[in-house]
Amino acid sequence: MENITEMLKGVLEGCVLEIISRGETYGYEITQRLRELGFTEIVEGTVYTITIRLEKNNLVNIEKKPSNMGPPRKFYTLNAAGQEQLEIFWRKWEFVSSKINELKTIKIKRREVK
Amino acid sequence: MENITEMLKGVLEGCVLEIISRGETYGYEITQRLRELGFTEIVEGTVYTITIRLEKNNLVNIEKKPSNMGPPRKFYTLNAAGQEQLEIFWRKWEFVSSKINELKTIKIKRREVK
DNA sequence: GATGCTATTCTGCGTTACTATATACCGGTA
DNA sequence: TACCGGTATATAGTAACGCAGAATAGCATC
Repeated sequence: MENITEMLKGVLEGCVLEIISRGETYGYEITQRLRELGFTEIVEGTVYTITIRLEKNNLVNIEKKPSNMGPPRKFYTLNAAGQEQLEIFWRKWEFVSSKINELKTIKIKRREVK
Repeated sequence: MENITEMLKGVLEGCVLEIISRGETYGYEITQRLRELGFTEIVEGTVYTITIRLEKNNLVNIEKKPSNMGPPRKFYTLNAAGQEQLEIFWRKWEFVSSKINELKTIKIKRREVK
């Protein structure tokens, strides 16, 4: 899918929160999950800027663990604030996406009338 | 709805394209349509930056008409490029929103299993 | 020791929506 | 006349976000 960058603004962070909420995970793995989801163009750098932001905003707990696959991993889990932020995200998504779909539906209706 | 600014990035322009596609309209009226849709916080300035961008990218035709309600209005209609851009927007929206909803659905499934 | 995968970090960039303000036309009204 | 509110456009500056690109590092395998 061509250049969906702008449309991901404001939702990618929510996706990362959601993925972390499933159980502790780290940046590289989150990137892979997002690619599996279909956002195949996502690169590590993008995810790391998000996780660093989550750290800054105190939405996650962090634990560093060694790995036998490479350098140590930084595992993230959601704290209470992160959980709340995730719920807010889904509420916003419900609101915005329903409005956009309404606009789209009305469009179809109008076209049927034509 | 509290602070949906970031989530509107990349979709607001598409909404404006869609509204224009219904028939010629002008900035102030577009703002009102968006407010009616539910995006009540949208102000004129936001819409004007979008319409000016549409002009710059040659996606619209422009016609200035006098009004007896105030200063002259700049009426916009979509040209072929604008129509195409609108279709691209809806394709992107379908893609992104379906992926996000998939993530959400899986979430619910997992919770049911618990 | 070279290559490749895993894994994190950082800097700078471009795009976008928003804020705030200015300008202007018109009608009503005090 | 002067003022105000609604209609209407414009624009400079700001903040936030996702992304590109590069550097660094650990481990396995050849």
